[in-house]
Amino acid sequence: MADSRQQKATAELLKAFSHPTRLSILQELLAGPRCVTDMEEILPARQANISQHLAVLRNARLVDYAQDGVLKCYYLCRPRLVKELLTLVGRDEPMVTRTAAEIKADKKRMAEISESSRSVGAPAVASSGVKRKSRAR
Amino acid sequence: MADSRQQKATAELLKAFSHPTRLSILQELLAGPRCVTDMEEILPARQANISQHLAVLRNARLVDYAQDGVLKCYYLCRPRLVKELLTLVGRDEPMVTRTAAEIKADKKRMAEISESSRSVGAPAVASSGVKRKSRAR
DNA sequence: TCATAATATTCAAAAAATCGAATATGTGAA
DNA sequence: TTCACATATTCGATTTTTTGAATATTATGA
Repeated sequence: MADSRQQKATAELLKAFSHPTRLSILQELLAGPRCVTDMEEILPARQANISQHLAVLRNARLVDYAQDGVLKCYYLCRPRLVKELLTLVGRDEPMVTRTAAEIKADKKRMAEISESSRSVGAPAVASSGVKRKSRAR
Repeated sequence: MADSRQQKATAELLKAFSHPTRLSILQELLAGPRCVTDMEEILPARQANISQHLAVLRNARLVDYAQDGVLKCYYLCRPRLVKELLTLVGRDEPMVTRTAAEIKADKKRMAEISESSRSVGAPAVASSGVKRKSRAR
């Protein structure tokens, strides 16, 4: 299924993360609640702009706030998500390189597996090496 | 130091993820190498567009390809990153709500901690409740 | 060499994101 | 009330992203 609705929703969530200023805000909130003034002291952005980014984060349901007098104390709605996401993209995985030969062997292996376990799991491989119009090499 | 260079790089990486079509491509590649024709069969997008999105993913160093005859077999450069990121955003965390009272208590607690452990860790909290210009309530 | 299939690139238009400036809203203090 | 501060919203300009159409490129088999 891998719903396209789901992909759209996920893309929107990730888009909320995809801006340096918003990342900084999230990082900051990871340390605890902050009001907008706190953020203005730290971020190289004007008040209006920070407010705009906070609106984006609110729409994505990544942050919410509690009113405290004149201040609005922002906090993370889903701290774990934010923490783990930032951790994940922070550490970088060594990159993999694969040769054509490796891939061919891999595909063959996959094909054999899906052949032996007909219509059981591994649907993602079903279209591979099967429906090739012309040559599949 | 929470470098702003770092934030920019991270934002760019996440931006590569932030499109439904690209998410679908990554999801597909998670199951194994695929050539562009494979993807055309699955995705609701034209060849040129898929190629364009693949270019974005290549620039982000999320995918690379190995030439196999006429075909280009795309694969994930950093499969773990992709897998974990997609898993993470897939499962959704129950959302947290905090009251102003809670936050106030929290801030006070944080302030006390940073006070007792002067200049030891917890730098993220240093600016909180300290440098408020006027009223901090 | 030529034809063809697979894929990439270029270009222009449309849509979306970003930002600063100005202005509005809301809250507590006087 | 009125004022001042904290924050949000609106608007218009600029930049970036996205897309289809057309075209280019490359590898292979004939």
